[in-house]
Amino acid sequence: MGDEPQPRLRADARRNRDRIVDAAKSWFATHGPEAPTEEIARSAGVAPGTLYRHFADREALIAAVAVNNLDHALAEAHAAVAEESSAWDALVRILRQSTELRLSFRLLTAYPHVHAVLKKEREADNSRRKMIALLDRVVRRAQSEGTLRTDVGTGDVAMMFALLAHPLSIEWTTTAQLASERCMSLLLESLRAGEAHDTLPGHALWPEDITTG
Amino acid sequence: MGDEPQPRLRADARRNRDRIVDAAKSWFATHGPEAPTEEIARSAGVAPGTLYRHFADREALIAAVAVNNLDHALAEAHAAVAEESSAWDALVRILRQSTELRLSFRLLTAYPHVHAVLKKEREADNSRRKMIALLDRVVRRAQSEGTLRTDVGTGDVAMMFALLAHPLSIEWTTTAQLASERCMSLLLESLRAGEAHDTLPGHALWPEDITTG
Amino acid sequence: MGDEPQPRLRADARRNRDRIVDAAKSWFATHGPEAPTEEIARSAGVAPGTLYRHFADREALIAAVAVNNLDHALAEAHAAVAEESSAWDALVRILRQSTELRLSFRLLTAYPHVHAVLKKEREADNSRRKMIALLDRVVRRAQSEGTLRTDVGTGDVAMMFALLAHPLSIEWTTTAQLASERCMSLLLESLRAGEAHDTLPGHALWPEDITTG
Amino acid sequence: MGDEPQPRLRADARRNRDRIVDAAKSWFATHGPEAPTEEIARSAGVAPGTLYRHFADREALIAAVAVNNLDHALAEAHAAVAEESSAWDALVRILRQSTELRLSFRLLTAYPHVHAVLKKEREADNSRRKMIALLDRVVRRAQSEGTLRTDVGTGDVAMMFALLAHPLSIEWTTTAQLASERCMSLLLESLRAGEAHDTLPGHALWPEDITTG
DNA sequence: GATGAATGAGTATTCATTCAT
DNA sequence: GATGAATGAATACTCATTCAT
Repeated sequence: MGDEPQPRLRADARRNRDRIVDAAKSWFATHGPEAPTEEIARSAGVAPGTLYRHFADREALIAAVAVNNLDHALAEAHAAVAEESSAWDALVRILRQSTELRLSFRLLTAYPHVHAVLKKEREADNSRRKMIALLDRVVRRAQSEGTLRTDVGTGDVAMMFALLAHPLSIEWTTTAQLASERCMSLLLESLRAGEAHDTLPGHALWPEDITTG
Repeated sequence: MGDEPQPRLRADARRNRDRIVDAAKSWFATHGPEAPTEEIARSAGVAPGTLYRHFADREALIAAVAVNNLDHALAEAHAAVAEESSAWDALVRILRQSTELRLSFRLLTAYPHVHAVLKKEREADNSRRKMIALLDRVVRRAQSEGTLRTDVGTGDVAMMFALLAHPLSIEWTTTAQLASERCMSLLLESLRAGEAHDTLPGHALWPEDITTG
Repeated sequence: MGDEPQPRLRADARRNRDRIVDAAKSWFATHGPEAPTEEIARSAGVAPGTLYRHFADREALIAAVAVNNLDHALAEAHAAVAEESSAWDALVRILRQSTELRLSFRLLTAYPHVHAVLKKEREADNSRRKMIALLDRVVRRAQSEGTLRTDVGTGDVAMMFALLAHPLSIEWTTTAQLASERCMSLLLESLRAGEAHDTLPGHALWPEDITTG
Repeated sequence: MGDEPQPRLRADARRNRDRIVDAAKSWFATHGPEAPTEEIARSAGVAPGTLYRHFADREALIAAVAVNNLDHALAEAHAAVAEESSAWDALVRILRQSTELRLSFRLLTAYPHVHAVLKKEREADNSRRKMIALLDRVVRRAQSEGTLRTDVGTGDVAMMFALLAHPLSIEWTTTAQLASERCMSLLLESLRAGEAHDTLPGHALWPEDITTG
């Protein structure tokens, strides 16, 4: 969905390109946007030159990963809209599930420069606009439904979403997982029209839950 | 307040150390934890050698900055508790005002390693424990007051706090500022015991508010 | 005229080979002998692999260009001899007009290695010998005519020629053009038979003095 | 003479800088301006980082070498003027002896870009202007003396000089040496005032004709 | 203690050349 | 034969850290 470069690539080249993007995605996710290109190439099983045949420089690679993420997220979001019975449920699912989108946000955040890059590449900019447009539709529909408070806008929702796009400071344990879900629930609750508190998942977290030693 | 290295330093050395920590703090805040040591030294008005006389390596410097931040945050938090009339207000003030504390979180997040470092240095670990203990007291008191929902714990509060410790992805404009404040308000609201929505600051943000082009 | 590789080439292969040599010639002329092979291939409208099917490596390509130049220069020189009424006029025309020959010299100068390469390929060496022989005839004839000073030899003439084979350091403006022509005139004048010549150091240089093998 | 960077350097740093320039000079002379910086550093007996501490990039190094050459040439030229009894003899000596100056010309020729670089650095530009001014004085004085033909200008002399700034295409044997000297003699002879000169094309070239700014 | 020059390992990127399609 | 993707060695440049002055 908007992921291919203009001229068709030979099948093997296409496969390499995809493997590079995948490798980059996971290195960026775990080591940040400065992850060594050589490692990325090695993970993709190609020589460094091959990486550079496909992407002019690090920035181009980052943009490609961001676009790829955005496209996947967009697909997920479309599915959510199609399959969920209410706009609110779609919104919840979009926010809860889009791991890919979160990485996009992280990259954009870390490389403010990339923002500009994305806008220049028509394809990338398209994906971005589509994502925003879709979110906007869902938000407005949820407000019509009366499930989303009406004093927030799509921008507010996107912003809150961006908050969750960061890795949490504690290691990736079951507790961290739980913490993350509880945060998400609290955030969603604050967006909900009406009063009553939902039940939060798991149990309240106290100091002893977040301190290892 | 727990900031000094064991042996007393000559006055000028002490001053250098402080200037380095200050310089590092602002470079880390603006350029992230990979900011070049040479630039930090230059900003502090010292030669690189001097920086390394005081701090064995980048990690030591990060730890020092984190401790320093924590100490300042602790002081602010104490003031909040002393001066605000309710635990809730104290909590709000702590969460809203502690820029220093947010930076600490960011550093810890980016350098998970530092976590361990901090725990090893008795002094640093002390500050950390004190901060957690204070927050814990405020949280429990706010729950007794009936102002904080009782299905969340200190760990949840800290976690939400951590979310706000990241820079937002859009540039530092008035809108970004507003977005940030609205997020904070929503977060606080989700922690609040009881129903009614507060009025959010400013106006709802829509796509056109967060898109430049 | 001595330009074809031993076995006959298919017509399209032949055309490719020629286009590559032409492209290389102009890249070498404008960007020097280190011009990227990929660019040369692109200019020739072929893929890099095709370039390498015709020429084993950069050196082979340079040799081919040098030979090609030499052949063209030889043709020009023959025409000059045939059409000019005196040996002196022929010499002047040869020196003034042979842009191709100048490039040959430049390449040989930059890649002393190529010298050896040229001598090994019978065909290339033939062209070289023919060029020298022709020049030698013209020089001796001009001296018989009494138009060329007799204390210089073919080697001296070739050497002065080599001097003009380099691009001038100032940009390619009208002035540069003029400067270049004035130099040429001065050089020719110094070769002219006439009164009151200084004694030149050493002895006249003849072909055997500048040819190793 | 205009060779030192603004602030005084520590003695050892100064020595390193000089050794780097010397090493670069000889690598550039023998391998052209693309000679690997690492080799240059090794020849100078320093690590690559040291080279880059002194010179921001290859271009800066080239500029430094060019300036250094120019300064040496300037000194030689001053000596020639002071010690020779006629302007003509001074001119001959300047042209014959300035090996350093020839290298400068070669670098400028190969890196047209460097021209611009040189003009930006005040010090470099000064040296260049001084050299031209000195040559101009000698030329005009030689013409007053009646030893230099009056239909040539300083620009023409500089241009002819530039011709000799290139390495000759044959290896560095005794014959090559001789060839080179004979060329020089012929060139000088063509500049000599005397009878029966041909008319040169255009007009004499003076400094203002070959200087852009 | 402070200085700032030197070090050298680390990394991005280029490009001649090879090889699978 | 042609193609153009892949290779990987070569090389410039950076920056954390060490050390002579």
